Amino acid sequence: MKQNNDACEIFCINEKIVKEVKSSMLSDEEFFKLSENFKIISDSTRIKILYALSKKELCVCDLATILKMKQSAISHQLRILKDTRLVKFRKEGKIVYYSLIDKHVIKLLDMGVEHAKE
Amino acid sequence: MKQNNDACEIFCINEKIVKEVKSSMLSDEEFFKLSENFKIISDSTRIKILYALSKKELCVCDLATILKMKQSAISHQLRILKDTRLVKFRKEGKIVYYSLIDKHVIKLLDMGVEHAKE
DNA sequence: TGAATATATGAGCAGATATTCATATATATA
DNA sequence: TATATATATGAATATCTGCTCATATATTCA
Repeated sequence: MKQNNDACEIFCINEKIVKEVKSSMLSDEEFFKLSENFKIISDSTRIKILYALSKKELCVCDLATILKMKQSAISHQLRILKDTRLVKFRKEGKIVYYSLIDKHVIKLLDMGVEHAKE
Repeated sequence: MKQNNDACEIFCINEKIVKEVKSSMLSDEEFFKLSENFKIISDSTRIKILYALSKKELCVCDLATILKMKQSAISHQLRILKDTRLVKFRKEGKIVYYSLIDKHVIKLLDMGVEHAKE
């Protein structure tokens, strides 16, 4: 089958349907952003952190204890969650307490849990 | 900070809260499955395929045309979507038509889109 | 000021993943 | 049967990602 580097040049295409579906697609940028958002909750460590924080504000070492993981691993993931504005923090002395900003994400997680049950 | 390989041994832990949150966590296996599910929709190619198929049943080369990607790339991703039971297919001669099994996943995608708009 | 604690972060590594290329398989048709 | 088409798939590669280790930073307290 001949194809160039940019697109496919195959001959079985149903042009009408392709055109129709193409016009209803979102932009590449929108799809990319969407995938980036889901990427955040596609790692079980991050899901655990978000889930734990949905119950209570927690410091880094509490999270490390709950997840049975090293402090630095937790810190690295918290940075990602902070950068994507899913969590916020407040400092109390040398202890840093993290909490959820975005409860929307918990809805998504819950939907995933429901889905898994089916 | 001293830590062993299995867990953290730091001293700032709020035992009561840790115990409380710990008991409300899901199992590691559940978190893992959850992350696996979100992993499927954390790739923009797969999201595009699912989105396109939510509009209409499509063959592989139509998908390749719509996404402007090579046929083999689409086939590889379709296999993943097939293995995770998100899509099904029917053959009509040498053409293979794919369609959605799981409309639930589209709800998740839509929630993501809504979220992005906020 | 010095020591201890709590967290953050850079470098490096190991494992995962998406795409491409080449090719195999399956079907239709001349 | 031979050829062309449609799809599937294995291997190779490049990129990404999460964790660990070591260390830096910040804060508290003696």
